[in-house]
Amino acid sequence: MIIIYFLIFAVRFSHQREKIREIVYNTNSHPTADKIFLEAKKSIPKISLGTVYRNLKQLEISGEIKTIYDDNIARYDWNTEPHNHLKCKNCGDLIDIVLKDKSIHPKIKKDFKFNVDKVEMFIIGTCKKHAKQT
Amino acid sequence: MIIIYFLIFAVRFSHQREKIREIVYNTNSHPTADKIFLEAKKSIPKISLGTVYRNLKQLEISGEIKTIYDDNIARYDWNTEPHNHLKCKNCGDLIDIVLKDKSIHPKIKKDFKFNVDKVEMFIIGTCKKHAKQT
DNA sequence: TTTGCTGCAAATTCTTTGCACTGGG
DNA sequence: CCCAGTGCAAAGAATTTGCAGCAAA
Repeated sequence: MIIIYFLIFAVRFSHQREKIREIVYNTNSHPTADKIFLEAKKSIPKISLGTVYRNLKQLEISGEIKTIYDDNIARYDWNTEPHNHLKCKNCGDLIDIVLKDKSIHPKIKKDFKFNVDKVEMFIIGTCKKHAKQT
Repeated sequence: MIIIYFLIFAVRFSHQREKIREIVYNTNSHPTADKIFLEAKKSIPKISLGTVYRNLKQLEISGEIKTIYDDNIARYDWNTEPHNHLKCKNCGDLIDIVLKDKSIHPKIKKDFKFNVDKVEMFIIGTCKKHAKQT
């Protein structure tokens, strides 16, 4: 079974994929595909955007990274653990937070007969750098 | 002042906009621009997609509707009150829910020095129609 | 008459894909 | 040698925009 698995889904080493993984794993700002592309270009000048997208998709399928959607654009996150994001409406920064409170799950199951897998949360407001000084 | 306001932001009546507002206000399924376009076409055959997008944007700015982003596509919601959505991963349906619990706000303010305006939540799981029967 | 709104099509933006070639195993 | 992965460019999908004509007020 394992042999068949590798025969069908053989994944080869590639410098491009390594670089892309490295970029995502060394960035906390949840970069977009374009940001990753521009960064990768610095060391692999001929890399193409198509390659970036293909590898990001593959890394997501293999569970190494996670895609999050900020309004209409995909951003990539090395943190695949369940967590949520604070979004500052002034600077656009996404800040990771972990909310351990799962008290909502049974409530929703009870009220809506809905089985909760995960909660994706964007908490919008102003971060400490951009809070209005009154 | 009020006169100047109207001079600058004069908004005229338009059959197209009325129809679009009517469609959004009579649908609970959070339709996409394309769905609204197809629906509007039934009574205004010459309406264009550009008009639909322009009017949806205008209705959002005037606070009459709200845009929600479901992964990569915009959906439009007549319900502009703070509320959240359950998304069934099987059928893709979005179900409105209102969570009154604001206990998270002071916690985030304290822990992250982040002022919370609103919490946008997608709760992903399976709705009662699509729950696996074990 | 004035100018906001429309239809249409072209343009943009983000993402995916077809294809011939390259390179890892 | 085989075929996964690549660069490139073209195609797609969703959304925006320029423009000339239409139509509210």
